[in-house]
Amino acid sequence: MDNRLKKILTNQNYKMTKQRKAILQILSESDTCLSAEEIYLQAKKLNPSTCLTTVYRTIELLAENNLLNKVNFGDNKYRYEINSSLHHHHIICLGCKKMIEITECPVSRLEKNIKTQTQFKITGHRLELYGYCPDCQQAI
Amino acid sequence: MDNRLKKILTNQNYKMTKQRKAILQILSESDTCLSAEEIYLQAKKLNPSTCLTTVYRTIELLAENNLLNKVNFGDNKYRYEINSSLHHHHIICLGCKKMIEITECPVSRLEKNIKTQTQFKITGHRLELYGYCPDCQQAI
DNA sequence: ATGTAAATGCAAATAATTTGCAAGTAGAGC
DNA sequence: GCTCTACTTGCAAATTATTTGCATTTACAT
Repeated sequence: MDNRLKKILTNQNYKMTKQRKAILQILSESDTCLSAEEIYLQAKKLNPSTCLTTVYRTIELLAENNLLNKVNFGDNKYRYEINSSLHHHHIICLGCKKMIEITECPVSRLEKNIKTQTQFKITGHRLELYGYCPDCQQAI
Repeated sequence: MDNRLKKILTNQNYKMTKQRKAILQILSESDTCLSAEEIYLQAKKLNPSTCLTTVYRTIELLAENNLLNKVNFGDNKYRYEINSSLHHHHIICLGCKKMIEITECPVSRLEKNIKTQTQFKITGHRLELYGYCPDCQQAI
């Protein structure tokens, strides 16, 4: 991942700074998606000079290069997750916001049908399941 | 739709005001999803006294009662659409933001598998296709 | 027609994200 | 290793969507 970004950075005359490294490490090691604020707080531990603005700018850089997804739960902010190169979806716990990857994808046949029906040029899709994880089911 | 809301309002001691009527009419007649600002501008034509605050409060009321969906395209604002009672998904044009309903849904078998694998209690899902509509394909 | 709880409009508050700018730094070339 | 320069950063201030407090208005049950 670090390498994927490094390659992209050098190709475009960008620099691998301490801040970018820290932010990237936080994102890579997280198994949930994180808000900008959360990334900021954790990255600051690795590199105290990291500021929130830089977090936002790094997020933008990663997103532009398709290395990061913006996820929205409807609570007026985004969360971000490293975009593994494999196509996948998520199941999201409405209690604790935990996300688990789903590798199975049932969409391709649908896409074919819809393409025929609508004449859209289809470029992608998003599929998320919602529910409660075993832990949060007990808490209810 | 008007009726669905009216029933809900009376059951809960809420009132059917001119503003709510106007906002509801705009939402019902729209075939895309609208931002709060767009709803506000259009509702003002039907009832000039309508203000943006009331739009937000009505949106909240509708959403709480499951009559409205909040949709997010990643551009830092929500768009809203009346929630038809039938389960469906959307294909969204990345050019003009037009949305078309899709009634076919390939998710149920996946849900069964994932439920077994993760022990989640699954409460719902969201599926959206992205692409370019015939008009926007030409414009590119 | 009246009383009252619910709804409204306005202005101000909040919260996430973005921007302008002066100062700092990575890394290519020597 | 040193220098140069374009790219980055941190800070503070701006912007944008959404929410809230409050005095006033209004729907509707009686």
